[in-house]
Amino acid sequence: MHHVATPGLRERKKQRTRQAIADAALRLFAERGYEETTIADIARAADIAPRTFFAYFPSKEDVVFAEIDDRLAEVRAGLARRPPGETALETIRRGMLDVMEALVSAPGEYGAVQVRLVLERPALQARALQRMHETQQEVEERVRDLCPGIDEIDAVAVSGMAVGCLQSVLTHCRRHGFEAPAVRAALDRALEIVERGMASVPALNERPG
Amino acid sequence: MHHVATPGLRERKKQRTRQAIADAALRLFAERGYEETTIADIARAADIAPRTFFAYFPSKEDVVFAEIDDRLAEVRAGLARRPPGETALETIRRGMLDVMEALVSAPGEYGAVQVRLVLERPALQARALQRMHETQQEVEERVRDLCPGIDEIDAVAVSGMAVGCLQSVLTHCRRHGFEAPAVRAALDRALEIVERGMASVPALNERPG
DNA sequence: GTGCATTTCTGCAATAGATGCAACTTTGCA
DNA sequence: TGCAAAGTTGCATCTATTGCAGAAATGCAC
Repeated sequence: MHHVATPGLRERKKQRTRQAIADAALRLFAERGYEETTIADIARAADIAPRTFFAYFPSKEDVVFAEIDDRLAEVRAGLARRPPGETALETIRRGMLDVMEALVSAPGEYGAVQVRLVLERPALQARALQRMHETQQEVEERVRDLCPGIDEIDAVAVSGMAVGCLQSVLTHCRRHGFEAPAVRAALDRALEIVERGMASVPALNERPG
Repeated sequence: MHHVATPGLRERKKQRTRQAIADAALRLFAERGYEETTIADIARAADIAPRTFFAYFPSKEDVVFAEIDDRLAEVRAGLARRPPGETALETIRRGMLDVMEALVSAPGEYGAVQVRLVLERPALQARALQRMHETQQEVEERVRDLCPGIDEIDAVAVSGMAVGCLQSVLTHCRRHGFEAPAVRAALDRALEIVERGMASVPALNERPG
């Protein structure tokens, strides 16, 4: 029960391979396009057997989200640590902003490629939406944790509202090529509207005892 | 330019075939499961050639949404007709309720099957989310139409909020086996929260001149 | 009714993603 | 050093999906 301190050589090698696959894949996607790149191509570029690809990613589509998934995992961990005395509403706002930061800042070498692919391929867009939906589920759980006894539907509505708003604003910004600062400004404005709605749910605004 | 009055024999036959394929597919999905049913099976049951399947549906996944897509098309048409003097906010509320009705009332012979499949297969869930996203885009356009000059981000945020809320509440209700009346009650409650947020956007609440 | 133009349907072949399986290698640890 | 667990690989297979070209059906004009 001590995996954090020493990830272990095996684990580190695995991470490196995962990274190598993702890098090779994204590079090829950028060069020749998504459908034009086969699993075999990626495997060759990453120096693994084609069969091994599926030991690291469940599907070709998932490799596009490798980096994003890592970042979201960090956000998730951070969301679990709530400063004492924070209201649920504040925790949600912080979560929204963290997710946004994870998605728009320091996009890594292939950030632009990922965004373009997701905007252009419906299948990839669907996978991205699915990830947002998972995020919504987690926000919903967090809201339940923070506000024991909150009305069932209120928790669902509030998290759906917040994540739905985040998702539509982000998509809009990307589709119109907003830079990071403009995205932040847009989300600030959007959050104001969302919070007006959340203000009407008393349970969200109570200071924890 | 007159397709409404007389759909034409050809067109009607096409609709019947489409229906036959969808029925056969859903029946098989219910009987043996989704992955266990191949395109060849569906074609055999619908008495068409396997190749013809793809003339009617772009993919196996889409056949699950055949009925839902038809209903959403109707809603879309209805949404275009706005009673004079209605505010944008009212139009949106009406749209939300219409979409919900389309999705929960009179689900047809295989409604339960469709819901179960979507809840259980991640790939199908992704496609469902994609449809919701399309709906959001349309709501966004409608908002722009109804409120010329509305702030760009406001329009995006409001539509994303509303559709995101609808989507999460619907999913929650289905996952917990709510009956239609309970779903309506839940969405009413959720809409109240959303509307509190929308109330803070002046452009939405102006009566059209 | 006949003939033509258009649309639809079908069969064939090929591609590529995904999965199960079993053998083979590498790694972690005693 | 040697064993057990974990990771890789090759192979076979299945199935969705697409392009293509010919066959068949349909709508319309004459």
